[in-house]
Amino acid sequence: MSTKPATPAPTLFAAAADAGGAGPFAPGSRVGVLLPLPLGGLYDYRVPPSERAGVVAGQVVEVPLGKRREIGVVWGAGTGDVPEAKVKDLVRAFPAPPLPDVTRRFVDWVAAYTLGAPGAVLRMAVSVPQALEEARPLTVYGLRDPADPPDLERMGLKATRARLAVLRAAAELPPLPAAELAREAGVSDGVVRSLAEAGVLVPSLVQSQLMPDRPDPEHPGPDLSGLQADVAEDLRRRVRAHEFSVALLEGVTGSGKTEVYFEAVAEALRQGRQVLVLVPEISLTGQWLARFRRRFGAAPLEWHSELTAARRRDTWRAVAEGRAAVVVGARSALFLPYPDLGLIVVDEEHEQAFKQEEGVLYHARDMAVVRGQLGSIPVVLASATPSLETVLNAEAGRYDRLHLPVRHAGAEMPAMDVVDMRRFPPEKGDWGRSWLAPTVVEAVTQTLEKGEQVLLFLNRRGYAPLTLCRTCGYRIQCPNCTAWLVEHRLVKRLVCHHCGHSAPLPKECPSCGAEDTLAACGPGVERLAEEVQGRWPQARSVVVASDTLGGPSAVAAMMERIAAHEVDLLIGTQVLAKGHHFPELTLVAVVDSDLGLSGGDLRAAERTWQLLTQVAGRAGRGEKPGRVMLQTYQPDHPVLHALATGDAESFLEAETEGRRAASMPPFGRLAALIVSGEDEAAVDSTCRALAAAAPRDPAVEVLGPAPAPLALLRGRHRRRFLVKTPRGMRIQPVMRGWLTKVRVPHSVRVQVDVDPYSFL
DNA sequence: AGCACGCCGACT
DNA sequence: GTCGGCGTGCTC
Repeated sequence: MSTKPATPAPTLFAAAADAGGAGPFAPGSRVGVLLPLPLGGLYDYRVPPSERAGVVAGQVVEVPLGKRREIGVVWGAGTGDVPEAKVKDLVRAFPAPPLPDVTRRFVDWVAAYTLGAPGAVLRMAVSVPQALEEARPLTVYGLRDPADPPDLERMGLKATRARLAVLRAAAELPPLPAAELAREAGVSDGVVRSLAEAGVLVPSLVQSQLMPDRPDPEHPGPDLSGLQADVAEDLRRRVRAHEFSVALLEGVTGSGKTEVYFEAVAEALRQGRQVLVLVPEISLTGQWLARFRRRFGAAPLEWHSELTAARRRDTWRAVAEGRAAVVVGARSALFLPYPDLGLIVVDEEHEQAFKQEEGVLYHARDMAVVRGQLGSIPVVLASATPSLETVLNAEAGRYDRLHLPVRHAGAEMPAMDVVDMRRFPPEKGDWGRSWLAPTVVEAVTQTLEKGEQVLLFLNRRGYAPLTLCRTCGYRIQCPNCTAWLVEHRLVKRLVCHHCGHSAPLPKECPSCGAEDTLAACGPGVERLAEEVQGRWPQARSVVVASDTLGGPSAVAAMMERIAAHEVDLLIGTQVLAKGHHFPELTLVAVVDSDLGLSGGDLRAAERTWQLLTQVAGRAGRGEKPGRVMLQTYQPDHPVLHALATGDAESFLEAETEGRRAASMPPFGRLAALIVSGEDEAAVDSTCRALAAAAPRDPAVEVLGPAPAPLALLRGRHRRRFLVKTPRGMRIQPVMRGWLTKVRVPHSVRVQVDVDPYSFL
């Protein structure tokens, strides 16, 4: 998309503003409340006499809805077109800060752009109802007089070491909850409680709130090179300007992008404003957090789906009350109610993980730019391999391009070899089929002999992606999806990577019943591990894939083991591709460079290029030079050519031309219509109705209906239309107009995906 | 998103 | 004769 926020369709916000400003709305008056439900409009409620001071726009309120009570947000004055008899009193206003104006405008904007229900977007902003209540008071323990520590013996207590440690801690620290005081003193909290019971420690009640350590912009950070310092100064100026701007911060792996944008963060902190750093996957931020702590002497607040309920509540509240200075988070962190956001950084802006593919379909990078414009703040997009969309926005002058060309600390870019698998086919060994070309085997052996680390990269989990019967040719398929089941030999099961369906590995063919005729086809990381153990039994090897590790902490622990060289040979999927720094890793072999190039995906080539560039960047980041070997059956493919020659420019130019010629984004606009349901006949008849009502405008191209690439997903049959409009045309009214013409039965869901990324 | 209303099959 | 399945529609 062009992320210049064109004015979206009229929004609820505009309607509410027309209806009479932001309040306060006195008792007796009607307000329009947006509920975090897919309802489609504002509901009117009366302000009850109990809200003596009235309510203001943005106020979070509790309202009756049918038999239930719901939370909602006052969006503005009531619309007035509901009969008085229907209008109920709202129950109460929550004692939480009202949602900032800019957050409400943002919710409306995103809803209008994505064609999602405003309520569904609002739900992302008020996702933590518990945060709305007054925080319950917390009992903390301290000394009566810190300057005069009590004498335990005189109070009839034995002066044990543990008790003295608690007294010492209590004398030095402000009053703390029992568990925390115990932790500080290095004792169990029973000691603290017994001292409290004896009256040595006195309890007091305080308002519990997360008081995050404030990151310190003046904390001594790493020295920046001349060029890095120049770019950092440019970013600082943007922060000081208090204006909307977008900077593309571009630099190869190891060029110090993070340290440079940290200076922009520091500047926002000096101004006392809040900062949001969006990252594609929070589980990969271990090393990032360590670097942040090194630069600022404190940790940022994290926001992602795996937070505990208590942590979520405290974080939401800390953001809403302006106590959170820096938030690092996944997509949904964009919708937190920052009262004074001064900078947004989108790290690894090219990552596809920023596109939300469920519920409200939005691209967090694009919406970050919109949020920046609505809030008049600078946005920094950082990447070594920026997306084509972003590069073109920069070339068109909408974004400013800042380059960090040099790898710092003298490390060199790795040498790239393309290995033509047609000319150098793998040789069979005792352990079965081989997936590595002889030249690669040799390079791995040499690297291991030098005592350096090797990464075999294969972006495919499990043992084998396909199991087929040698007798009848049957391919074992998922019952719920149009996809093969993937063998996972470690757990002895067949697993669907789309819906999670899993079944024990059968002994006989499910189709013809023949025994012992099932054959595993193709390699996954587990199968590659077999070959590694056969060829290099002495090497310490490990498989690193999202399903072989546990949660984020297990990922971090593994990354540390690797960095400490407790492992010689890594076999990994893309969890290993990103952001980690392994100084001893000097050889990266990409087992199947062609994976990801097939399939008619608009961005397949670009994505493969980005991923392989990213993986290649793992090699030789320390003192020692690195080497990258790319196994491929298509050595002449533009992606491989670009990687081998290092000529990214001409590859991206060719990609750009391809898109321009086909009027594909960003030269045209795309929206997908996904029609899905369990009843295939109902899905198909809805598609026929949609096809009959398709827009007739000659400028609008409508493709479909076609079976979606995963024609069956989680038991739902799926069809897809693709709509293409010229660049200057707004695609939302086209889609909206189309949908209103067709009645969709209850069993069928029609979803609009504006700017689709995944073509699955 | 809930929750009720309502209209057809198998159970006490 | 009731219990209960989930299709349809409403909630200020």
